[in-house]
Amino acid sequence: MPRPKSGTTLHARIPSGQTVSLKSLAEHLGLSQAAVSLVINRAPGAKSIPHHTQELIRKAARELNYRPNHLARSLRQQRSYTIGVVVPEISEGYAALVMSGIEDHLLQEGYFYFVVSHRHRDELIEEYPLLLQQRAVEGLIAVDTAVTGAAQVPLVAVSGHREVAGVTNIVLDHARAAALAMEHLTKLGHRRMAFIKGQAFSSDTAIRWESVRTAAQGLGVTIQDCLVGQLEGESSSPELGYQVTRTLIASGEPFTALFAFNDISAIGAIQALREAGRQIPQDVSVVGFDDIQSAAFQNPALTTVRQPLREMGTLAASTLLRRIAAPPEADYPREIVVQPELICRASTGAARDRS
Amino acid sequence: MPRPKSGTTLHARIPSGQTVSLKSLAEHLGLSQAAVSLVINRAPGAKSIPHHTQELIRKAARELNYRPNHLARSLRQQRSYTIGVVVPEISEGYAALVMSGIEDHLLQEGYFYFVVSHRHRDELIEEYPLLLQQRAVEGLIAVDTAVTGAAQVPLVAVSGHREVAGVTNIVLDHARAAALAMEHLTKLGHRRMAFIKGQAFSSDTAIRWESVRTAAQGLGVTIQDCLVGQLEGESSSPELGYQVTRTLIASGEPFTALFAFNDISAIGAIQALREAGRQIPQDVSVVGFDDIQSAAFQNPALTTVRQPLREMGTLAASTLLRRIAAPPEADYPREIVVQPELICRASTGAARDRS
DNA sequence: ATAGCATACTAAACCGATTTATTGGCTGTT
DNA sequence: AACAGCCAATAAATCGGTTTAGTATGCTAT
Repeated sequence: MPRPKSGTTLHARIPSGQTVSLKSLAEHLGLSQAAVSLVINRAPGAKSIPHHTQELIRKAARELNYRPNHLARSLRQQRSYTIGVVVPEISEGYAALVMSGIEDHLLQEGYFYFVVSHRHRDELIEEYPLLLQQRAVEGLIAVDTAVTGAAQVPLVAVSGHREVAGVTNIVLDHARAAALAMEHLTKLGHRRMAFIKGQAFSSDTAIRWESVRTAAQGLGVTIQDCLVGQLEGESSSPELGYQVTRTLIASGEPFTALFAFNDISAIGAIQALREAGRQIPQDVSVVGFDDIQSAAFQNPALTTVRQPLREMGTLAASTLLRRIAAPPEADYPREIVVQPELICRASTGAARDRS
Repeated sequence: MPRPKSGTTLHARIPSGQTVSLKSLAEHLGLSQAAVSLVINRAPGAKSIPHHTQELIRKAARELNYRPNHLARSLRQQRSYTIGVVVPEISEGYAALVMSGIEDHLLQEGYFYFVVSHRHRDELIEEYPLLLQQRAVEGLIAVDTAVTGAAQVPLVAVSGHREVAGVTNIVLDHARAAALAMEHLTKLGHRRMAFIKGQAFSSDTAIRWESVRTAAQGLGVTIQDCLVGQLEGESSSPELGYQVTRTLIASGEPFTALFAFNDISAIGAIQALREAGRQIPQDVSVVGFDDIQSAAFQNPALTTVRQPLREMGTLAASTLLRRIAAPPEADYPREIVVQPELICRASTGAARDRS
């Protein structure tokens, strides 16, 4: 790391612990704050200031290591270059991947962001967007969260699924996602399938299940009620899928394939199936959802419907910034649909003759 | 969600899109900003204001839905109630777990935080702390990042391992962690062990490897150079561990146990071993590190050295807030050590007779 | 009558920038 | 000489709060 060049007369005077303000910098230069500000921001008003003086100002700013106070600037400009991100939890998998996409785009564009996680508590889902707006965020991104009230700022929801005024929804093409998985399984000869639905609080749960039912109907597959389980509980551990699958097995109803709500629950399901003496994929084929990083490294590697989570994050960020730049009354997209992809790995195989 | 009670005369006047400022609220009440501010903040100076007036002020604030601008308040008070968190990447596993611990404590205490990820790029590691300080953070937490310059604000490093003035390090007891794993393996009869070291940029790499060597020496185990691999590459996918393990196998040197740098690489290693026809744990025992959520749901379930990552996050946050509250010249802890725990699962077993 | 004191507030400075309107000096033109 | 026009900057308002010092009023005690 380069240390500041010493030997200048300026350097000796710097009380290193002090922060230099515009005022002190201007005083040091014998100029007004206005002049210094104009030059440093390369504002149009700096046109009238001669090159020579500009250089002097910039040199001093560099040497005194002047850094404008962002709070003051934000207050005056009514521009904070900050956005708020609301997630259910900072977990492995889903939210982390979306966030990393969001971050990628935002920091590139000079924005910073606050993260808050509500852990599915309604009062927090209501309160955090308000707190964030108090902190002058210019926009909000809600991940897998059903936002309640309209915000004063642009809002982009990733997998929000609510038609709310002022909200842009970024959603997966769930019909296609369900079709991809179901066609894959039926082509392999599966007819008796079990399903794991998502938790009631997850905003994808309803639409995805609807899509699965539609796809099943289209393929002439009938869904048995006793082969439909639902994840329950706040945590995002495979444990939930494990428990649900045990009850599915306990129902006694035979099945040769299982379509889980997500990879995490699929991993738990495989564990349960294995404990019950079923081999994957010889006895039961398992399909996950999301394609989280460890899906590929399960044993057997998990066949799954890939959701482009990172891309959904960057898409959310870029859409939000575009909306922020646009005039408030401008039109904006209500929905942006992204496409899933079936990733065939080793957890699915041809259905065996019914035993 | 309760809508604001209508029917009040006030309500009708509210232009719902407008934000109410202290000024407009004061005008509305026919009082000075000072009075309103004092009452709303329950400041000591409000003592002289009669109860009756206080109620009036609070009522109006509620009805007009007044929310103080946090920027303005921060600027004046020189208190932002904001901290900055620097992580290598928002990945699954490590950083996400630490962050969730940090968030837990911070939000409870009324602090918000910015997250930035530097992806191991040196210029970003240098620049982000400065940018965060420009944004008036009151403190910094660096996760698995070797901070370069001292900051103007308190700084807590999780797994930082650098003695830097002004920095509190939160570190695992690596000596004990290594001993736990090595004793476990030697008790199972393993002598010929392979190792996967961390990437050069990870701040845990050096100390952990040193600890392993010390532990090995203490147990009379000799480490073969050709059985020591090192993760390479930025990504945090199991792929890295997979590649390293293939070269370890290719060396031809026999081994009955493998101690990986983390769970992610252990998962990749298992994949590689399996492809080479080695069964886990019959042929090779594998020990991971961290105990990420999916470790328990590997097949076989992964034996691993648990790092209390979430707790390290909350500990970092609480330590930081304590340092922020203390006078700047106060003493502060240089290092806080947390204890690992060996989680025995199914990926380790007794060593077979040497083939 | 008036000093002393509590009550109920308010005026104004302040935080650290940005930004608009203005100024004083100088040159060149009619 | 008067005026315009440019140059090189500056004064002052502003963002939206917090906070200190102060003031006007009424009441009590001497």
